[in-house]
Amino acid sequence: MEQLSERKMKILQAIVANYLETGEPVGSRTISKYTDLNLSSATIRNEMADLEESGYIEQPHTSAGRIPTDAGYRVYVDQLMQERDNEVEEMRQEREGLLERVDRMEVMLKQVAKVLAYNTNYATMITAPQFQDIRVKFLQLSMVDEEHILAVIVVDGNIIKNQLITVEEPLANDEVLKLSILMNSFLQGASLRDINIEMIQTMKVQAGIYADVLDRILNGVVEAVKSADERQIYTSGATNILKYPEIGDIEKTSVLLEALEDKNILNQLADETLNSNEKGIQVYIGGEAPVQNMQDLSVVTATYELQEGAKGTIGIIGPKRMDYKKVVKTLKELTVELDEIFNKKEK
Amino acid sequence: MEQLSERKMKILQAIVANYLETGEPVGSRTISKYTDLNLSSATIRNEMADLEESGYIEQPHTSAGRIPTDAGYRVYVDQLMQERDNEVEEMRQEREGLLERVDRMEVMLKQVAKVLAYNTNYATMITAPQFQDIRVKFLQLSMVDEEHILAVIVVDGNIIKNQLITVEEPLANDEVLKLSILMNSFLQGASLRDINIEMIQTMKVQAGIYADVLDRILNGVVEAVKSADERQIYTSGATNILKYPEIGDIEKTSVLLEALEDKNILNQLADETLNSNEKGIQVYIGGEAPVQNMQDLSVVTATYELQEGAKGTIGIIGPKRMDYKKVVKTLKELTVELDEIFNKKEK
DNA sequence: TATTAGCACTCGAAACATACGAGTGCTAAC
DNA sequence: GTTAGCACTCGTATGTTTCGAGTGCTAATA
Repeated sequence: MEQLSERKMKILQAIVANYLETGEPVGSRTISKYTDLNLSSATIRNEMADLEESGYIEQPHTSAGRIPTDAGYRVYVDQLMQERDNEVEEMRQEREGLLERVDRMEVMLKQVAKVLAYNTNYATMITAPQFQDIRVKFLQLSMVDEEHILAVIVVDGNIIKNQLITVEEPLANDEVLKLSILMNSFLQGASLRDINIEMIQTMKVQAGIYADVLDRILNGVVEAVKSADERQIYTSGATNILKYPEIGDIEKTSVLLEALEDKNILNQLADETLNSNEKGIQVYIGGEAPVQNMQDLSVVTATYELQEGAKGTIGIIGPKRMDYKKVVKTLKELTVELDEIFNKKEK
Repeated sequence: MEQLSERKMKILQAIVANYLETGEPVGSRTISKYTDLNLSSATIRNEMADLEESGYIEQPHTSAGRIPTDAGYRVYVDQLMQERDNEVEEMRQEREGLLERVDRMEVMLKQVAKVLAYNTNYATMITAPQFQDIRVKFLQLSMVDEEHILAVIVVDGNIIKNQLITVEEPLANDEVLKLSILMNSFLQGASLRDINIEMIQTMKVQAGIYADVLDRILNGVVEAVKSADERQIYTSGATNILKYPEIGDIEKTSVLLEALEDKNILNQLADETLNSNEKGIQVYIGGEAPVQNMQDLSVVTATYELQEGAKGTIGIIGPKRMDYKKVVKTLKELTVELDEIFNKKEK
């Protein structure tokens, strides 16, 4: 796709912008009036024919106006992003140490997804911030009753996991304390990778007759780390896509809604976003999306990052005819805000 | 609505059954062949006219077959339930102490919702088992680092909550232990109602200079109990309702899907189910549903109960033309199974 | 008296026909 | 290079016709 003349560019932008607004194919006359180019519709028609040949726009059928192709949207979005990059974003909202309790964060993220969906009228997803390589911070054991040991495991990001372990006979308090000290000395600061067979052996030997209990607690630790590693995804506003009639038949809609309900697909999307080299906002138009079933939609994703390196994703999913400008702006502001919220507590 | 003759009853049953299958209005000729009554279509027509007058069936338009009204479905379902009640249910599956960790239970309930939705092709919801009056079982404090006290609170149902409290200066280990013992002596076995201002005063006096810390821990306790009291609702298969074209226009569908996304509405539904005197399965047909926005759907709910008295709800939401027979059967089996799974651990 | 056969009638759905108009591409003039 | 003008296209909206499933009613039948 060759370089476009400035005039063609302007026309293309106008077509996309107009189509975003109305959802109807846009005709030459409309553009003639819409832009400040002062060109007649006939001239526009000629240019449009060129743009069509270059693959940026297309006609749904002869004698209809033009609509943008994926490539057309792409040009529009790229330009948009360039402009946006120059702007400086501000942060406003103030919140308090929401990371303190994991379920608090959960509530907040759900809320963010909901508000975002409501404000944009698109479907939204958000993932909880996640560490690359999660380490154990702290571990504590205590007898709850005669039969149960409670293991509390704190990992990176102050995520706290509990594990209840059933034992045949009660352990004395100081035994539990000893075990706790032993395990902490080995495990503090360790990631899953660090906990190898050798370390386990050594611990077991030192634990003596409690090797068995230790083993089961270790399982708890592994599970705690794993579950901290499990990506939490929250979605909202899936039904918003029903508002865009161009999605077409029920059949297609159904597939899309199912895709939104399917965490696996969203997971892929988050992976893709996090792994891509691009930082910040990414826009996937139609077939560009890295996942199946979203060919008829566009996805705009953003990455936010905690100071300690934990990353999360926000995504907005809507029709190709999406108000990219607004969405990109909103996401930029939001990521900044999230960074702020999460990092506040850590300072 | 007067008592129906046996023949009318049979015809009504046949109409409903047939309509459930096909989703099309059913005509007199169909019934004439469908039943073993050996009646001509003309006779059926007469009976149908009566049934229509009595309000059990209706015509979508002149010269169409009949479809059941809510009342018609009701007769069908009531009869169905009578039959079902006589049957004995069996339990099959075996699982292990899944209540041990709350998030395990979460995973399981989500899974149940998903499987149920997949198998029935309707939308499903399930709430986690909940205690009526939650009591504190156990409370534990420990210094995580110089600035943070970790409070672990275990409440009824082995639900474990953590609370991280920031303190200006570190407390010595034995101070923490003392505080822990003090609070446990007051709080063990206490429900929110028991923790009154007097008790708090007494505790504070005994806590001396740590009254402030104690106060903040108490907040954590309250939150823990409250969050254990918060009903968790999981849904799945909302998109299934798109499969039933009789729901009609996008507009209506949209409202329904939004209702399913709206936890408040589902909460009401769960409340209604749990509070009703009826035990076991309940069927709400169309307007009978205790919540708004579900006039065009039917809801079948079931209550399951843990030995300790915690109760949860399962709901299946689908078109009025639902395969009630299958749904009721499935739910019965499932509640028995859930009772089994949850209670196993407690024995 | 209850049942049934027969028939005229209704009305929605599907198939077909027509009209309208937005928008195009092309040509010729500016 | 730009524009005015015009014939042409084709999807949508609207109107018309046909078809048939199903009804209600009446009169004949068991």
